[in-house]
Amino acid sequence: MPELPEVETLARHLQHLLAGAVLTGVEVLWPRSIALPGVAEFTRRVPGLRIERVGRRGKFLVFSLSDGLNLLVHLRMSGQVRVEPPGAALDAYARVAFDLDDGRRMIFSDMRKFGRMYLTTDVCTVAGKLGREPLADDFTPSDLRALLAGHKGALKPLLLRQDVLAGLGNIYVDEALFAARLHPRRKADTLSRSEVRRLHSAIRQVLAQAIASRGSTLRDARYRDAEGQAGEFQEHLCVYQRQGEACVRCGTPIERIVVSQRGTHFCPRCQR
DNA sequence: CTAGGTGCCTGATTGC
DNA sequence: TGCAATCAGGCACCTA
Repeated sequence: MPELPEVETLARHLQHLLAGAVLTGVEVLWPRSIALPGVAEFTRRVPGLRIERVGRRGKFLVFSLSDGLNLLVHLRMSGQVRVEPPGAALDAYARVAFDLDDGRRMIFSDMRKFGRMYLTTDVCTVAGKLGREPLADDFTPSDLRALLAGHKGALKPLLLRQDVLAGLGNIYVDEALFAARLHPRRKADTLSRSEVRRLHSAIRQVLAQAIASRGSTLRDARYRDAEGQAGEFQEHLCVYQRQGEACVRCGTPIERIVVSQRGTHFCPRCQR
């Protein structure tokens, strides 16, 4: 499933491929993929818009367009954005197809139909409630400490909340908690200063390494970059979907439990 | 405020 | 072998 590293990889790729391109038309094949505005208005407004820049906020892909407009795309479970050469056929899961001024097309493809796009002048109407960017230069251990304070619930569900920290999903929360040697059910407001520091650097390290490997492509999730390439970070996952395998640190079998309705993978010996 | 449940979807997996 | 039920997952939205 695309999380921060996958969206970041895709945004960089799309920025390289699309900056300066003009959207000349759009075909909506699955209307519910368009969350904002209505499909008719969306289709009417897109032609003529120029892509100035492609970036990321949390798990949202953000296209900055001419006329002060922004196209935000959330891939949810199975969404992909690909740039295809002129004349390429649409795949079975294509939901929205944008024509570009040089004949290429940008295809939003989404098997599960959970992904959504939003066309708006104000990014905040869609992304306004998102929390801190975990990789921001000014995100410090004491910021993380403040986010954890006052939360009596478990660590994992808190780290999954996009209004607290933007961009973590099930894969990277499990990996970060393993790297920090913290149990997913540990109460969030009981961490010592050194445990908070450990968690802070674990989150940032795991995300940075995943970006360096161009994200994770798992068997069931089919994340691909803009040219259909898979990522490689799945080779470096320590716990996610590795239940029964030996912990890379101590050899104890990795366990899978359910924490607030999420499959959760951890080492029962390393993570107290 | 937080916790829990449901709906959105479809391919893969499991059960019979 | 075939078919039906179950599961996975992020997030919006609802109720307690």
